[in-house]
Parts: sequence; C-alpha cells; structure tokens
Amino acid sequence: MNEPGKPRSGTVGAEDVAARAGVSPSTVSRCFATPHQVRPETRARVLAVAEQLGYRPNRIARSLAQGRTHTLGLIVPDIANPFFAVITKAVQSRARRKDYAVFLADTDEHPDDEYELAHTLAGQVDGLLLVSPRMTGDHLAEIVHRVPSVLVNRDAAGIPSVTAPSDDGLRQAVAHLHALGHRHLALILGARNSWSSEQRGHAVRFAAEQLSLKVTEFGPHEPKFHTGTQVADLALAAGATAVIAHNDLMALGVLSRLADRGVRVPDDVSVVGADDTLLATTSTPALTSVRIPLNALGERAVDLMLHRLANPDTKTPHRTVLESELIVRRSTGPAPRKDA
Amino acid sequence: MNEPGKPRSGTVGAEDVAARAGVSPSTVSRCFATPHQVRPETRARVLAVAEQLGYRPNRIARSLAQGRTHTLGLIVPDIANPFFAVITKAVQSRARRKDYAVFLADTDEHPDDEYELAHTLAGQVDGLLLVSPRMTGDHLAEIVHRVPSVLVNRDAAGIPSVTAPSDDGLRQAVAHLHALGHRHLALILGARNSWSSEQRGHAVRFAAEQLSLKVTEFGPHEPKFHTGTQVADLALAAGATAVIAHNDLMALGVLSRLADRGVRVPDDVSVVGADDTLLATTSTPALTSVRIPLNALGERAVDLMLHRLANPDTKTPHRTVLESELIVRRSTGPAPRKDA
DNA sequence: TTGAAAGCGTTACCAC
DNA sequence: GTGGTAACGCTTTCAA
Repeated sequence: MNEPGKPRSGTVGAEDVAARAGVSPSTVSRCFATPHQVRPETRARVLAVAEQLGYRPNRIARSLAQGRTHTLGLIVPDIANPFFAVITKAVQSRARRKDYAVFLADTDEHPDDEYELAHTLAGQVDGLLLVSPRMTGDHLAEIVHRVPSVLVNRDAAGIPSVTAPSDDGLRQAVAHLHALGHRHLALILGARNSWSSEQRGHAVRFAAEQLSLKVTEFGPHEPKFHTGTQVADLALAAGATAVIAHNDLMALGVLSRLADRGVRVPDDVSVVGADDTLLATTSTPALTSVRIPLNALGERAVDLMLHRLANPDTKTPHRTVLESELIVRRSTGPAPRKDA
Repeated sequence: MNEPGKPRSGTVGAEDVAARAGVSPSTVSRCFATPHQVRPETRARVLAVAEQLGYRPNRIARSLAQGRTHTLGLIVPDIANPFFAVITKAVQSRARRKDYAVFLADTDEHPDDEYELAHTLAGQVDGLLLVSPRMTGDHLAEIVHRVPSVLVNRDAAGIPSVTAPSDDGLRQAVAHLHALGHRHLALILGARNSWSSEQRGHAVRFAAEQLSLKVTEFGPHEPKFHTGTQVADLALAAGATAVIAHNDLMALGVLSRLADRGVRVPDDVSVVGADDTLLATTSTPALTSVRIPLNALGERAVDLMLHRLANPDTKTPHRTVLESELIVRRSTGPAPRKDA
C-alpha cells in the first residue's frame, strides 16, 4: 500500500522513532504504554526523538491491538435540552480526566434510533452510557449483553444504573406548599412513557395524600413550554393555588400565561418546577425547583462504568441512587387568604 | 494472541462469515464496502450469513486499513450553554445522516485544553469542527495544518469557516428601538477576547451612529446572568431607555433586576437579547432577540467539512456566511414619554 | 467476479 | 531491559 523503501509520507510512526533512537519499535511502544518497563536513559532518548519528530501514538492502531478503545459512548435523547446537556458536560469532563474520549449520539427522542445507534457505537467504545433510554426492555437487554452499559436516569432489572429520584425533592416541595397554607395544588405530568414522569407523579400524589392536600392532575403532556401556558388556565379554573410542573420548561410556560392574565406569582399562585436547570435560576421570578444533581449523575455514571471495565467479573450490578432536594426561590409564597 | 484452531471467543469476524458462506474474507469485505463489486447472488448469500451470525464490520479495523475513520471531531467551549448545545445537535444530526460519527470535546472555556484536545482528536478523526475557538492564531494554524478543520463562529485568514455575523440582526434591533422612539441605549458587551463580542459591539455602535442614537457601553463582561443584574442599575442611572445585551442570558439578568426594582418592561425600559436561545422564548416577558441560525451553522459546517474531505485539493478555503435577524417579542416597546 | 497476500500502526508474548 | 514476531480485523492491489 506504500512504496517500499521510500519513507512513509504523512505520519511518523513508532518505527521511525525507533530507527532514529537506535531501539526497536517495541521499546518505543513501551515508552508510551508502560514507561516503567524501560530503562530511564533509554526512555529519555526515545521520548526526545519522539518529541522532535512530533510522534504521537496512533490511537486507532492501539485500539485494534489492545481490543479496547479508551472511549465511552454517550447516548442522549436531546442534547439541546439543558437537562441532558449538563449531564453530557459532566460525563465529558469526568471521562477526559480519566483519559477517556467520548462518542456522542443524539437520538432526537427517537427510541428506534437509540437502539440502532447503540449498536453502531457498541463496536467502537469500551462502554455505553445510556441517558434516559426510551428503548424497550428487550432491546436494552440486547445492548447490555453486547457491550458494558450503564443506565442514567432509568432503572432496569439487572443493569447497573445511576438515578436521582425526585421523590425527596418533591416531598419537600409538597411540604413547602402545605406549610405556606396551600390546600389545593395542580400537578402537570410529563410525557406518557417517561419513567421519570411516572416517578414524579407518584411522589407528589403520595406526599399530598399524607398531608391531606387536594391534587388536580393534568396530562400526561409533552414536556414543552406551550403545554405549560395551556394548562395554566385549567389549573386556575380548577381553583388550585399552587402548581407543580413536571419540569422547569413547563413551569415557565405557566409563569408566562399567568403574567399575561395578570395573575401575580407568588402572591396569587405559587409555581414549582423540576430539574433546576438554567431556566429556573434565570426566570423572573426565579423558580422554586427540585434540584437533580445532574453533575453527580454524569460523573457517577462514568465512575461506575470505569469501575466495571476494571472489574469485568462483578456479578451484582451496582445501582447508584442520588438524592434530590427542593430549592426555594421567589415563585412560591403564602397561599392567598380566602377572604381576599 | 489467540489459541490457534479454537474459534475466537467474542466477536464474529469477516473470516467466520466467509467460511460459513463459502467465500473468501475479501468478498465479505466487498459486500459491505463496495456491494456493487460482487455478484448479486453471492452478496445475498454473504449478507444472509452475516445477518444470521450477527456480524458487523469492525470500524476500528476498517479505520486502520483505510486511513480514515468516518468520524468528525467537535470541539465546543461549553456544551451546557444552549448556544453551543444547539449547534452540537445540528452537527451531530447532520453528520449521522451522512454516516459519520461525532467525537465530542468540551473545553470548559479553556483555550489551552482546546489546543491539546484538538491534537488528541486529530489522530482519530477525519476532520475537526472548531466552534468559537479561543485558541491563538498560531495554535490554530498548527491544528489546521495537521488535520482538515472548519471554524464555526470564528473567522480566520486562510481557514474555511462558517459564521453568522449578528450585524444584520443588530442593525435591525437598533432601527427597531429608534423607531419606537428610543434615543439613548445601553450596550452590554461580552467577554474580553471574544470574537463575536467585538463584532457585536461594532455593529451596534455603527448602526446607532447612523441614526444619531446615544450609546452607553458597559463591559467587557463575562457573559453571565449576574452580570446583567448588576449592569441593569448602571444602565438605569445612565438614563438609557433601552438595553441591548451581548446575549440572552445577560438580558435575562437585566430583566430580573428591573423587575426587582419595579421597573416595567417594556413600558419603562426595553430589553434586547442575542442568540435567540430557549431562554429568550421562555422568559416573561418573552425577549426580543437577534436570531442566529444555529442549526444552519452546524449543518453547513458539516457540509463544508465533508465537501473538503471529498475534494482535498481545493485551494481557496470556502467561507460560508449566514444571516441573522431580529425577532421582536414582548420585551421591547415604545420609549416612555419624556413628560411622563 | 473472486481469491491470495500484503499491509495499516500498534501491542503483547517469548526469548535473549 | 530489550528485540523479534505474531496478532488485531479489515481493505486493497494484483492475479487468476
């Protein structure tokens, strides 16, 4: 494929360095892979030559020879969604610190693409991080069988996972509203098949029941801004004095519509979001929201993955469960007095 | 490395398929790489066996043999920033449609990491997409020399790029405010060494001068929310009736502080953002903002890259320039009457 | 149209 | 410690 005799054109290889340094390619390889296995002087000489020639070990070739790529695959439903973007950032950052590269795949919320992409990536990564996977249990099992995987923000039997149930935070939210005198709250649900939406619904219902709070539910709904604007009117009509939305985006929709109608927040109605994204901290009024430790979610996922790669024989899949918490801001306040 | 004689343990290779299908590995390879070079019946048989055995060509090995990876590298300053997240999504989506995978690297706004990461990725991708690179011109030149690159949201001599100057949109914004009767506007600048911040500053200054508008500048500032809250007071004190912020996030900060002080938007003060991110559409009031065609930015970058890879001998680096436009929403309105 | 064999640039095993 | 050599799994001439 190359003219024998003539020097290779583009890149400098270990062979070139070896020749110039008076050692064998093996030694050059060792200088980069297992530096302690080579005598200091030799190593110094080799590294000097390498530096001078601008030699960098070819990671592709290394991958092929070693059978591992030092790369992690990350599959997210929508990278433009701040929720996933933050997780992605954490994963990326953590992985890099551990000298792993990251393959990113955005499925655009499409379960089938998710499955197909997982297969595509499977061949070129050491492990797969699946964030909020929507794919079916069967497909999931198949993927997990083919390549080491960690589930983020979803729980499934027999698969290592990292989750942060919003239960704690939502319970706190309900208690918070109750303490402020609210007795009737509206709950806006998320997408129909969303694992987290179901979890959140349960959590609010349960907490409200404990405190004898009335709950009016709306949804399931696509977790969009305009859904919030739409439901705001319904919640008002139902007589709720507080709204808990499935996520911040929907909560902002509520905020927007209430402002349009001249309903004051939090004086007339209190609003609670979830995920505590950038949206919550930058809105006016700032949004009381349930904080999910997204950074930790991403970092722990990487750690779990790396641990698994280092100990391939671990039997029981480790499940990491993180805690959520309520962050109180300006969008929640005392319930309006009945006689007002 | 493998026990000869015994079948390989983990993956099925082209050889396995070849054996079962009664052909040579070469043919199997051709069935996947250049399907038209093999007789239909043979191909069908091979593909059937491959399907049955669950064979998937090993992309790593292919990369090594071909010398190209069918992978694009994407380097962004901050994936958690909606601006870059949207570009990333577009790149990812476009690349995948063209059957390219994407390596993601987040530099966390760190110019040195940017350079180092570029070198790391250089070896394992066919091309590099550099988004808003902060690295020095020298480093940039070095990277570009080593691997085909396209600049996104930055312009540099001799390097193909895709940009969307906010000039048009900002000129429209200034005209918009002028038409509404505003005569004194505050301009909040972005980061000190930001190429786009400089561009935007010039654009506003120039447009304002044309219309004899008074401009009071603040900054350069880190483009953060709290910067906006801080500058809001200063702008008010300066007597400006309208604020143009370097981006949506800062504009939201202004909005927040104005609300705290009881200053009404847009009745008392008008506010304009830039980038038209999710933040702008979901704020209350919704933010008038300069839309940058982020999707197009990402897609065109990929197209440009792929075009370059297909025609490596192109001399003149193509520069794609996209247009921005003002999106008018609720945060801008008539200037308050002087006698009010 | 198909097969044989020589790479691609490393790593890893086995002698020395 | 170091060198020789066989993989890794595929692509790609070159013949047949």
